[in-house]
Parts: sequence; C-alpha cells; structure tokens
Amino acid sequence: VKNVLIRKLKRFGPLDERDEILLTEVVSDSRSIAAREDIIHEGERPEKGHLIVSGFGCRYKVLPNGTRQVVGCLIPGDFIHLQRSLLNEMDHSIGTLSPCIVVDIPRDLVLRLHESTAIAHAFRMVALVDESITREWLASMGRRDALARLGHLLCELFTRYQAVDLVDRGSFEFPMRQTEIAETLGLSNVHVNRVLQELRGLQLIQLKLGKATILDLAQLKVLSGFNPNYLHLGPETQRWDPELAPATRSR
Amino acid sequence: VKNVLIRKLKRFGPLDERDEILLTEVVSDSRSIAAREDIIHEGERPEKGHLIVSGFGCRYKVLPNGTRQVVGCLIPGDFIHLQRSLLNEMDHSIGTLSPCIVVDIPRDLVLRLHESTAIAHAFRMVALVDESITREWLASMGRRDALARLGHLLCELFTRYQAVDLVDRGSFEFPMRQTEIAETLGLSNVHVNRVLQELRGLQLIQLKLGKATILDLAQLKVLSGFNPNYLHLGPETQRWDPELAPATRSR
DNA sequence: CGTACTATTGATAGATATCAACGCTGGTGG
DNA sequence: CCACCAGCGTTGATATCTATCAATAGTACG
Repeated sequence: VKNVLIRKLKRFGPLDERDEILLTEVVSDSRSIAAREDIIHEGERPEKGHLIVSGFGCRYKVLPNGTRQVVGCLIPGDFIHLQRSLLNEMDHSIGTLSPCIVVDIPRDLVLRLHESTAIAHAFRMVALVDESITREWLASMGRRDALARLGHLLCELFTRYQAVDLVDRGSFEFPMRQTEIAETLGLSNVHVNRVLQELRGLQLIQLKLGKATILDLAQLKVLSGFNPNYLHLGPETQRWDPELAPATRSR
Repeated sequence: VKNVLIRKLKRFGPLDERDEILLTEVVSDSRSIAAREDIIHEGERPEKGHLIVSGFGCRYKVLPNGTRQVVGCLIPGDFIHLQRSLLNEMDHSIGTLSPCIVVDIPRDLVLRLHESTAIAHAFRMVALVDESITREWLASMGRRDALARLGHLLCELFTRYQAVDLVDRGSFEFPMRQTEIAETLGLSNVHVNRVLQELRGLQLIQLKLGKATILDLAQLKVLSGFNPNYLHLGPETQRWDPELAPATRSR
C-alpha cells in the first residue's frame, strides 16, 4: 500500500522507484499528536519540515485584537514549510483539530528529497497550490456570503480529500467544531450554526461524528461557485459520481 | 544607482558582484504598460517571469458571481510567478493600476538566476513573504472591521514601499480608486468612501493625486493592529520617524 | 447523575450593502 | 474659450446580513 504522500506527489508527475523508496523512508518515523494541540507556534524558528500523515490540522493566526483566524486546512499528504528554508520565524501557528500522525523531516532529509528532480518539482507544485488555495480563500472571504463560503470550503475539502483518495462514499474527515468553522470563514459561531442548518435543510450535506458527507456535490458547487481549477489537480479529478452518495434522508 | 530589485533582494542576504551584474541584466530590457491593463490573464500558461520595475499592479480574481477580488498588490521590485515553474495555468490575473514598467524574464534567464545560491535563496524568501502577505490579508478579511482593514492595508503598503526605499516624506504611490480599494478589502465602494473619510478626519492619512500620505503611522498601526512581522523584513525596518511627516493640516 | 462542552434558539444591535441622486473634475469638441 | 460629457467621489435613505447576548437543549464522560 502506497502512502498518502506518494499518492499525492504522483499527481504532479511520475516518480521512479528511487523516489518512492525515499518517500517511504520519510514516512517511516512518525509520531502522534492529540487533537487541538500545536505542532508549531508562531514566533518559533522551525528546525524541521513536517508532513501530515493522518488527521486534520490547520494553520491559524491570532490577531492583536485577540480573535483567531484559521488560514489553512491541513489534510493527509500536506506539508508544513518544507520550502521555508528552515530559516525564518513562523508568522502563524499550526495546530491539530483531530488526533494526527505527523512526520518530522530533519533538515538533511529535506535536502536529500530536493535532490530528486521529480520530487523537487512536485514540492514546488505543492507550494504553489498552497498559495493558490490561500488566494481562493481570500476571494471567498471578500466576495462570497456565508452560505457560499461554507459550501465552498466543503467542496474544496471534498476535492482535496478525493485527490488523496480519502473520500468514502461522499464522506471525509471533518472534525471542526462550529466555532472553528467560524474562525475559518470569518463568521460568528452562531451564524455558522444557522448556515449549517440551511445547508442540511437543502439536503446538500450532513455532518456527524467528525465526518462530513456531501449529499449533492453538483448543487453545492453551483451554490458556492466552486471551480476546482485553483487546486491544480488536472482534469482527471472530479470523477466522483453523485449517484454513489448515500440516499438523502429526511433529517 | 542600484535598481529596486537589488535593493530588495539584499534584504535577504548579501549579493556578490556577479549577482548584481546578473540582476542588472535582468532589468535592462523593460517595457511600459498603461494603467489598468492586464499583464497576464487567468487561464494563460505563463511563458516568462515578470518583474515590476515601477508602477503599481495587482493580482485579482473574478468570481463566478461576477464580482472581482484583488488578492495582492504589486509594487516595484515584486516578482510575478518566478517560482511558478512556468508550467501551470494561471488561476488568477495580474493587471496594472498605474502605468508600469515591467521586465519580462525569459525562461533561460530565470534558470541562470536560480544558479546563484544567494539569488535563489532570496527568490525563495520573496515567495514565502508573498504567501505570508496573502495569509495576513485573509486574517484581515476575516477578523478586522472595515476601518482596521483599510488602515492595515495602508500600513502594509507604507512598510513595503519603505523596504524598497520608495517612501518620500510619508508618501508613496497609491493609484487605487475607491472601487478598487473596495475590491481589495471585500467592501462596497460606498463604504470605502466613508471609512476613508473617517481616516482622513482622524488626521491619519491623506490621499491625493495617486499618492497616499501617512500622517500618523503610530496611531494607524494601533488602530489597525498592524504588526510587520509577517513581512519578514527584519528588525532594521520601521525606522521611519513620524516626526518627519508633513504637518497635519485641517482638511 | 452531575459536569462541561458544544449546538441550538430567539431577540436585538450593528455593520455594511444597495439604491439613487448629486457634485466635481478633467477632457473634448464646437 | 466655453459647454458638454464621462468617470469618479460623495451623500442620504433604506435594506440585509451578520454579530452579539442570553438562554436552553444536547451530549459525552467520569
């Protein structure tokens, strides 16, 4: 069974056997972190790269006014500041939202990984996609209302999970509490609650036990104006068939 | 006279003579672009890198709902997708807001630049800072009100212009129209107008003839919760003395 | 069976958008 | 040289959306 990492990087080009061995080595030494703990804190000077093997994490900032803003979601296969040259101070923190398995990648291994042209290229692509996602979130914040914002987030996560083959019959891990969703979307927790209900009422989604289920992706996309181009996954994604979703049931 | 580019990259480490020669070569062949034209349009596959030598540009997205969101400002010394491997489709557009002088950097020159360790490093840093700025904007959108958002943008631009030595007695180029500011901050043009008046009334800023003047940076920072750490400019910036600002005058 | 979160609800307040004029200014053609 | 035009800025009135506040209801867990 290939690990998420290999699965993910393969999207950006073929990897030879040597690459795969190297990537397997990366994942060999992992550690567990409980839910809602920090992996790195703002102000730290990161010594190593990190990789999320399983679980759900986020990047976040705490503003001078004391509020918190989540600026990115981390799902299995996502890197944390591999590119970051391991040089500068973190300007944001990274924490877990569910129990995570994380790999620490020591500096020299990072360098060895970069020696493979294919891997280095894939890394660069990954970094570009991260950037691109942040820009899309920015657009979402600025120009989508609460309903579309929430729908858009769910479409994105669905698509990203799908890209690492972690969607099971329309469902994927989604451990965020409503307050955390609010901190992600720039809303209040109360409003998130209401918008969530609306989406449920429309039979578009279902949240339960730390998992989200998309009941009608096509409609959710329309409602939120979701266009996956910014994820740069190539045309071969989006092959999920809405018919395979669990039958909608009256709440 | 050293060009903006050299000035900017030097922040991230020393450059030797060879580097400077190379960077001078980059800037040797530039072209002018009128205000409010596109440099690259979404969907294009960029062939070259670009560098803004003078003028003011922006990255922007047009959402499915027809609205526009500016997701980044480009000032002299800023790169456009140098890292982008010149491979993938643009997921956003880039346009000018004032007349600009732009350098096109052909693929082979990009590669040559990357051969210098110092330059390659500086490029990586620049990319990280870009990312970081986008994240800060996201936090701003999510958790700052209109007044703070506007103030924060002005603080940031002031600081970035200062970093390339393009602030003159508290003033810097700022050609945005109110509608464009609105598209940047996720507000309506009408509201931007009112907030702008408030900031003027507080004697904090002054906009005139495509230039912005910060009358009281210290207060503007407090009001907007501005902390320049995310710009990664190092401690030696922020040495502008508020006392040097033009005397406040009644409207 | 309490305890402590988290989700939900209702009522109200506040911020920002929208709509519709109106004013200014700089450019253009007669 | 002046009248007109177009684009941007400004204003006021009103509509919406979203936040805030304060309870209440669920739920997991010891």
